[in-house]
Amino acid sequence: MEKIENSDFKHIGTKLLNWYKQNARDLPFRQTKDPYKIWICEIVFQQTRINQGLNHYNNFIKRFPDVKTLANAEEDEVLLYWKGLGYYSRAINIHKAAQQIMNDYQGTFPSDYDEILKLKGVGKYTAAAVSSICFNGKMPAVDGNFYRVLSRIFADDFDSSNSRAFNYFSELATLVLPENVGDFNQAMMDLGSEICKPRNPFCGECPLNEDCLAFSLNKISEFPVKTKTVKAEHLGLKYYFVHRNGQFLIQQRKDDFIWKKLFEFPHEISEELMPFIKSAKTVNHKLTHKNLSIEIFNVEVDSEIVWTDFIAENQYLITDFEGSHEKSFPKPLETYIQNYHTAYKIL
DNA sequence: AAAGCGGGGTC
DNA sequence: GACCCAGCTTT
Repeated sequence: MEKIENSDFKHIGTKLLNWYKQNARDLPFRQTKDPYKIWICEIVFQQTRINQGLNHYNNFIKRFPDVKTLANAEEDEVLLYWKGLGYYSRAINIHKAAQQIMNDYQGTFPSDYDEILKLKGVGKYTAAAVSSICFNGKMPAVDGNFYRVLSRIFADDFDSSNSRAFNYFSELATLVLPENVGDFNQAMMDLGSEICKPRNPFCGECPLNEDCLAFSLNKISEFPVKTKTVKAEHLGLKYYFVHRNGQFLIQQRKDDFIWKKLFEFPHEISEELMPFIKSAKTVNHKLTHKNLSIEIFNVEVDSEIVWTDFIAENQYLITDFEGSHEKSFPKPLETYIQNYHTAYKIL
């Protein structure tokens, strides 16, 4: 950073704020400073594009409009509203944090950055975002947009996959930070989303193009630098769709590994059930870090005694497709077995 | 410091 | 197929 030591870059922040006044996206959480709603939206949209999470956010706020409602809800229902969104620790943590606010802060959302940071599932980015947007806090909310925009403006090749990148770009952000940090943080998100996109950015329309070193060097595509990438490994899973008379068996996942605490079919069956396997189908499903191939067996139990014995020996939930809609299944099951009748067609 | 965790859009 | 997204927690 020595090349920029004695320079003043505050005009960049001012320009960005002026652009934001005219070009801010019209989003449901832009019309409030309720820290609860801002907090929820920050969690929902972690690693998630606006269009992808908008319905989840709206449904979540409608069902859980305030901290108390969320804190008093059952965890299963919170997960039900989170299903399909991914990163399910967020739902579990958001629920615990609501109870933290009830117990430790008498139900009043903490206003201080350091206090907000103590909430489950809240890291430095989210604490900065909530405190700046709702309470005039002064911390930059450094996210992927900050990495990209700042690395381009300063043609800075600091590795954004380095674990020190957050601190590094936080310092870089302070060089351009205006007085209104809350609007600045949101402006950076909008600029990063609408103009300074990862690929093929609209530099001609960018309010900062005169200040952007990478643009003037015609090296936009070289920033940000990121050296480490995640490689997906293959994993095979087996599920048994065990059913009789319109009912089938499910169980809840653990809170380790993928799909934390969501519901699913049994992974295994007893020897007695093997003869009732009528068919099987393999479904491929890609996660960021895993390539799953899921083998789903159709187990149509024609014997009342075998059905009863199997249930007695295991801790499965008996449900039907109507009831299954009240459970948070991982997406593959909902995608490929949406109701009892299509299940027969597929399997 | 590095690994693990989802689902979907974009090119 | 590779990359990226309003990141955080665990190891």
